[in-house]
Amino acid sequence: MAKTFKNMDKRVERSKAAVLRETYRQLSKNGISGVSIDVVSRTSGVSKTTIYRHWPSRSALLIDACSRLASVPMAPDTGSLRGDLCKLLKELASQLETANWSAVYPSIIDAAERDSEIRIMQAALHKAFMAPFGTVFNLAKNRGEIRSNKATTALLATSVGPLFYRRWFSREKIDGQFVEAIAETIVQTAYARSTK
Amino acid sequence: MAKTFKNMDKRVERSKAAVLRETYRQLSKNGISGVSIDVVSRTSGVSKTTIYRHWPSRSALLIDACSRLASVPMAPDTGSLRGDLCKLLKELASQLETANWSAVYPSIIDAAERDSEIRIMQAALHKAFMAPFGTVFNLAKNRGEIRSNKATTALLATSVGPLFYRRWFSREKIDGQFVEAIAETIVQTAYARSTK
Amino acid sequence: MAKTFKNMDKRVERSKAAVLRETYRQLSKNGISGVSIDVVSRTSGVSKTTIYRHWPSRSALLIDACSRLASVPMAPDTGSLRGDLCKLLKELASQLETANWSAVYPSIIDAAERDSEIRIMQAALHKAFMAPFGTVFNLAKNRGEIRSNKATTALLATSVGPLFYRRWFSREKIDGQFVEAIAETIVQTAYARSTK
Amino acid sequence: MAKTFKNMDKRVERSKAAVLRETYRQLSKNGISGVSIDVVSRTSGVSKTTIYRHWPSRSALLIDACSRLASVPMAPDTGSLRGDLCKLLKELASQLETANWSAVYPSIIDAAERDSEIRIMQAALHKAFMAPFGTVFNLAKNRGEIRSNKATTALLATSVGPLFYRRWFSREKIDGQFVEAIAETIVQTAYARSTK
DNA sequence: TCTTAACCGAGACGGTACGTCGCGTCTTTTG
DNA sequence: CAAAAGACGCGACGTACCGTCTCGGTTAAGA
Repeated sequence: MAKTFKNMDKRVERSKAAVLRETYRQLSKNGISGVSIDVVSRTSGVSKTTIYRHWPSRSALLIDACSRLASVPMAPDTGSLRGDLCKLLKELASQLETANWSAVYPSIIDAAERDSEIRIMQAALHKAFMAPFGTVFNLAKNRGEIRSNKATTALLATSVGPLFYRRWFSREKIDGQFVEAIAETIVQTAYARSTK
Repeated sequence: MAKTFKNMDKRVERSKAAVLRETYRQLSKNGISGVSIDVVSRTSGVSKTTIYRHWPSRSALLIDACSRLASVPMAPDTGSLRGDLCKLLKELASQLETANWSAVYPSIIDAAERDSEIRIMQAALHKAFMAPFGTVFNLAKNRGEIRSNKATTALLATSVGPLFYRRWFSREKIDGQFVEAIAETIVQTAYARSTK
Repeated sequence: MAKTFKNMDKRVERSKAAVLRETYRQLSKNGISGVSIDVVSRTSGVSKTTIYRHWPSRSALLIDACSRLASVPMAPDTGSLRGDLCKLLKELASQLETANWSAVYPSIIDAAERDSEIRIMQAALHKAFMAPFGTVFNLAKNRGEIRSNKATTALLATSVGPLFYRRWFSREKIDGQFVEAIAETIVQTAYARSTK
Repeated sequence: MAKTFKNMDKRVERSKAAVLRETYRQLSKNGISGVSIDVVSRTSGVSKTTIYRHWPSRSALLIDACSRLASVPMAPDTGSLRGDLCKLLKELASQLETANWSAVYPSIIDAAERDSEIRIMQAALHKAFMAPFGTVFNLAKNRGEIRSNKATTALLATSVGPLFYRRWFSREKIDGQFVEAIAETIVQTAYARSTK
């Protein structure tokens, strides 16, 4: 197998970094469709040729840049499901309001609708974002706050769905009271005897 | 004064219809960013000049075409909140799975993020989509199934949020059981004494 | 055969006048290629349909408007060929410097190069412009200042050619001295025994 | 620094040549206003983008193409002013009749009337065209055939003005006799004592 | 140390799309 | 029935971005 191994040229790294930085900047500001390879090239000082040398297509670069959007919060451990959920959901609400990925996410969702590679990336991104909720639900299950036959995926959908809905669909404010009501609902549901 | 009444050239209607039809077609297939005026012109047989005569900008045409996406279901009246919700949510779930607006909606959300006119259109579209839920909640309130101090907007977010989440964010199947669980949760929450 | 005859509607005259006025205005300012039917229509308040009813083509309108450019000076009669020529040429020089047709004339010449109708119009225009020179040369011939075998067309070419040359080709100033030198040359040539 | 020397892509020359060739062709046939970038692009096989990469504007391309119109004759040296002039003027007369620039020149004059860059180009073109006359007049001055106080610019105007006049203004034939008469006139004038 | 291969920037190139303008034809309604 | 209003198809304008390409120059590795 001869050479290979660790021949990552410093120049390569520098170019890639510059391109990703600039792509990320444009992405945050204008969404996926607002990223232009020509502009990235001009602004980053890395030539288009080089960009296409490192990423096979615009999509590939975008995927790479999007992956850096995730800033996953730590899973809290307040001792109760209600406490944990409140904390997590408030953190999420705050990010939905301020984080730059919040304005970009719909463009990813949209692209994912038609591009399978982006779909995979979005799935990964989503999984990372939702991981803390998984942790919190598992803790709660161990504490017996969630009936063992309840699916946590349903609880997750019921927890974050309403927040996403308000951020992107109804464009309503997400206040503390709303978050607490959601948390309360989840706690009730989690412990309730199954309807059926 | 002047103008008035019935001087609508037949050609205008024909052109507008042809353009909207073709725009809608492209929109359904490729999303907002996949609509090209040149292609619409070529395919519809209506010249670009004429298109821009009827719509001041690409956005305006898109908005017009998007507005035709809505196929709002009738509000059911089964006699109970649970029944109504189940019906509505199942209808929604089915549309999310099959209707062509389902693949396009994220692109509208995305465009709305940066274009205020599209934002307005999206708000109108959203309002129309959600109207049946409003009706159902009002009926339930009259029946006393919802405590009078409960905000129906919160109930709405909790109802449809989880479905939207599964369709566009987690990309999970939305089965009957899930929908029923949601409905059950809403019914419980609606009648529950406020947490505070 | 009924009505017809002399039913020149007042409106027709008003429309034609308004169109010609506006066309002339644009013509003077921007030359032939700077006249736009759409703009004439908008500015004159006469609809395009009406314009095309009265003139079969853009060219026709242009020709009509160009014909109004001519402001032919009276033929002087100072009693001598030199005096008459000086007067005429100075008048011409002054018009070349200031009259608005001076900036437009090349566009007519150019159009004439490719459009036979415009060529005819230009010929007429030219003939009108040059008429006073014909008169002056005839007077001189009667006075015996021009040998009878001399062609006045050659004298004309030698008289005005140099002025045109300076106005449009070399773009030099045309001063009194130059004009007088030309006049002197013509006088000499007119009376000289033929070279042959 | 950097860049330097000889990194001329072969494609550049090929594109430029093809574009200029086609532009020149259209120019000769239809005059300045008859040149369309889209058509040049289609016919030459060079994309519009590339054309605008090499010339900042339609005007610039036109100027470039026009500059290739000049086919300046050598200055003759027959030993006498009359001989030289006859030769030059006959050559000019022949070109006015047949050369393709003859049909295009008015459109340049016209454009120059309103576009300063084209004005500069026209001045250069004119200077090149007239250069042989300058040479001939200088020779004659050295031979004493032109009085030293005579301005050669006036002689030039009187020489070529009448020919231009006949070609573009009166559209008369320019025959040998006419040319000889002009030459004779110039010779006389050049040697004559100043009028003043 | 010196090649030599990989890397790089600059930018040419052909496409496709944008939104605007002018032309000359056509249709409809008003005075 | 002329006029006004303006829809319509056509084709040109100049710009932006895409992804591919050619061209020389630079840099880092290994022989």
